[in-house]
Amino acid sequence: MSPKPRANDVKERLVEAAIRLLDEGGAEALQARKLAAEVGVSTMAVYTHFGGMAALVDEVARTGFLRLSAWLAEVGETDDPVADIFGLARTYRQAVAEQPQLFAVTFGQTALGGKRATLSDLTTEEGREAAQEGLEAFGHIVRATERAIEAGRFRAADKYQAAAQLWSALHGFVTLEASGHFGAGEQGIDHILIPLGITMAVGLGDTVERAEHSTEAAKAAWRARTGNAGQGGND
Amino acid sequence: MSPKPRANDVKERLVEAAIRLLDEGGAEALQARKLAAEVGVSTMAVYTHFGGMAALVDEVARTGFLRLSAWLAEVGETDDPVADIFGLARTYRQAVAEQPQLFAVTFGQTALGGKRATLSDLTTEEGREAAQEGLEAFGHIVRATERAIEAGRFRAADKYQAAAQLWSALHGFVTLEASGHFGAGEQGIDHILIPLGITMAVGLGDTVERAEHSTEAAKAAWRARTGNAGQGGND
DNA sequence: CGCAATTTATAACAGGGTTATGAGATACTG
DNA sequence: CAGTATCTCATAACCCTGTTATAAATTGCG
Repeated sequence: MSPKPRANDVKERLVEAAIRLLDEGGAEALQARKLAAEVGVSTMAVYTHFGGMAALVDEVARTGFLRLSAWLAEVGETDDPVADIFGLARTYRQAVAEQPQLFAVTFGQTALGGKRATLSDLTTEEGREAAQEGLEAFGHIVRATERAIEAGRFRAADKYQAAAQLWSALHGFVTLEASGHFGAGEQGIDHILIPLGITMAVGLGDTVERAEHSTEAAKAAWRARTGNAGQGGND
Repeated sequence: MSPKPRANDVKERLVEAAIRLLDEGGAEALQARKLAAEVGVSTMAVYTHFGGMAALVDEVARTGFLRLSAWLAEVGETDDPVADIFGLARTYRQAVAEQPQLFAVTFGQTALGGKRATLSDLTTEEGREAAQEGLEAFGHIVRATERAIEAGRFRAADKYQAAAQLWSALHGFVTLEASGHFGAGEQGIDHILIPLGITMAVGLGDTVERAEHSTEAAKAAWRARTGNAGQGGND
């Protein structure tokens, strides 16, 4: 009933190789033949394990979401929920900055046209334990937002709506920055992302002073987590 | 020296047909052979006029930006700059909602990986008359932001930085909504976009009362410009 | 050990972008 | 007005990439 011949992990290696090809050569390097050669199998492996390139790319996109969620999970919680939100933002941005090709697929699949897990249930009614892949990342933002409301930093409001606002602002910044707007390097963080974070926090009920303080706390925590400068070191 | 044989507008018709195919059949319908058949020419036309499909797709992406700019230009200015910003937001969102496939290309080309006109000069220093395609749309937001600052609605600050924040929030919302998060139809506007607009305005210095008032003004102006309901009617 | 099920390599197929090639059409030149 | 350069375009082929038969190889189980 369950012969399961090879104990080889060809399926996983295909996804890993796909992400590698993606990072190195961009979307056009993600080809069945190159992929097979990279793993050392024939192109048939793509079809026995996934059914086609489309499904494999879907799996790559899903992997991107999972990695993002995993990174966000590492941020952890402090007694300053607003600083935690800023920490999530920096992490979200860092993930995309480090693997732009991967997240181009991850967001490109779901963005504009593709239909994925709708978040409508979450934003319109209560939680719904619909923790589908992509929503896990959103869940981290929701929980931090909830704590900010409980701490009196944000005006009492629907946590899902507030979190969706924060997610929109963050996702928009990250997307536009990755497009090359906002300039290269880290300047977008200081010039746009941090002011945007303060704007959002204040708009949601925080005071300017406390929001700015949380900004500094987040920056310090970031430096502690990563090496020293504001640079890399996530993986 | 300049024979210019055919006065035909094959080049323009190719772009128009490409957008039509895109809207009707999605990205995978955008093929050289289908395109040629649609226009009534051979595939060679793609190469004599563009050099290849890639350049044609670039032109399609550029056309999307131009249309977006044209729509934003129609919003006009009132004595309530914050309401004007909300009007720009509704228009930006409406454009993407009506032609998701087109703007998937427009943003997809520039988003995450592609390198286009960098906006860094605008946000880091002064204006720079670098009004490249994609930046025209941003220019509308900058001008409205400038008026909001002059009117005392927004705290005095760098208008480019403030506008970039607004653009991030707006672009993020539109992108995520188009992905299917935030639910279908118009509910995302009331549940997320309008609260997000108030959050941003308040965070930038406006009062809650005035921001909410501008929200209503923008909604009324929107109903006046479009038919009656919150639905279609842009093109 | 046989038998069923699965994986895999080989090779061919199909459909897309792209590229010679030459004919047709236009505007400048003499 | 004839000639010519130049551009446009249709045909047909080419190449690359995803995909699909087909059969061999491998594994688990009775």
